[in-house]
Amino acid sequence: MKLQLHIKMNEALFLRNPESSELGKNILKHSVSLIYKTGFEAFTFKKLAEEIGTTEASIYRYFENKHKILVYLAAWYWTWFEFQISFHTNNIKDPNTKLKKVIKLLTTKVEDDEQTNYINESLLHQIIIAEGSKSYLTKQVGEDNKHQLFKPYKDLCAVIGNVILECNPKYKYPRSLATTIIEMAHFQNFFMNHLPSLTDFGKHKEETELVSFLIDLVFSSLKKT
Amino acid sequence: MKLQLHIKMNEALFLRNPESSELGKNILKHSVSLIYKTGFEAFTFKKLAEEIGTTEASIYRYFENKHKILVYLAAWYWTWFEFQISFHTNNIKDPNTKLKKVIKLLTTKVEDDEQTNYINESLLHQIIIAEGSKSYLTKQVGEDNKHQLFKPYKDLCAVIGNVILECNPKYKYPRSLATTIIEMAHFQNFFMNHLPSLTDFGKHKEETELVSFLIDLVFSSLKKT
DNA sequence: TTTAAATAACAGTAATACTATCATAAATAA
DNA sequence: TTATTTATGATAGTATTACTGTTATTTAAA
Repeated sequence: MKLQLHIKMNEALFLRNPESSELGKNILKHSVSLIYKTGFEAFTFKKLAEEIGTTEASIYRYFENKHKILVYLAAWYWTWFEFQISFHTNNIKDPNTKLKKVIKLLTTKVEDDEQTNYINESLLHQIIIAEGSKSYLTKQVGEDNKHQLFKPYKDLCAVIGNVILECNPKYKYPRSLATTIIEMAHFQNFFMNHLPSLTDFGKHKEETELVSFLIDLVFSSLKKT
Repeated sequence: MKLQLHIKMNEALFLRNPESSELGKNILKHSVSLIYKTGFEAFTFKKLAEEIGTTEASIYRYFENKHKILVYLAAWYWTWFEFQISFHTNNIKDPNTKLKKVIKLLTTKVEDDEQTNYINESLLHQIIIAEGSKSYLTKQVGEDNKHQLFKPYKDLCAVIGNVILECNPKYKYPRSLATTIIEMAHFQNFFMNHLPSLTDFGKHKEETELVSFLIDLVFSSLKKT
């Protein structure tokens, strides 16, 4: 018997809670593998239905459209990731060490939680790198934001921002630095793999170098008085 | 008689050169205003054709699909922006001052070049902020990159990277820092306007604060030996 | 002035993004 | 247990998107 931690999702994300049924869980599971495989643009409810062995109409009972699935997955991921942080930094007192750990967690390949649930965190991590920003770079961002759909991302930003303030209470831009860390962990990773000349760690594709870059960037700013 | 500077675009971006005809120029002009108005997702060739007063088929003779238009506009913008840098930093010898100028240019609202040409740089700047990363966050990024479609962005990154190296020849991550500056200038701006709690300059929406954040971030890293 | 090229006008197809209806199966409540 | 609600499957259908193709007409070049 394994401990299952359950993430309670914002109800505005779905029409019917996908966690409440087998079909719903299949929608999540196969959304992850299908978006991973085809990319978000080519991902359709038709293809998803075929993968699952159900119909488009059935999927529409769970999610309004594919954009909502992406926002759902992003929200799930950030909630899960915030837990990862609290888990892995649990015993760490020194905020500097804690912040370094956060950077490493953001940068390192995620290992799948061994079928703990229907979401493959490792694939989802890759999806968030390549598609995550599309969840808010839309015309509906204001509307979606009103419904609190980005709360998990904001909460994470606040958590990291607080660690930053612990490192240097006088630092003036904790939230912007937090989002910079998050976004750059992902963008630099994407660039490293697809547009390497935009980075300084192209050839070897070593994540450790990306970690070094981010740590240097962040702690230079924080060391100043 | 005004001096028109002409940007020679990569031929892989289009089927027929849009700069070679009135219709082509109209496609560019109205693409900018329509993407600005509706967002890239809702932007279609049908709507574009209606705006221009032409047919879908005619537009397809210029561009393969709407993604290519976005990549075209992004390429145009970065080429134009690189020129802006060389223009505005022309007499500046001190690399630190130069880098600050670059940050300000990236962050400040662009003023339209007074009908110098068919592209409204001010609107395009807003488009690049909200849609720019969608030009490469796709499954075709490798293919597009092979055709050099992202060369203007890479060139800009190299230019800024060189200024960074002038500031501190020992700095190890000039390109990654350059892309960080570029992307964060845009993302923080987007957050400021749409998801303000992700930043530290929400309420007043002052670009000057964003500039301060970026300058602090960058020069902290570069001051170290 | 002829001829070539570009565009408009129109038709048509396949895929996408949905909505609606009805039958049936499964879960739940009486 | 049966009645009833609820979820799903099966199927159909619509509007829009993303294209391709054909022909006539206009415009520009030789």
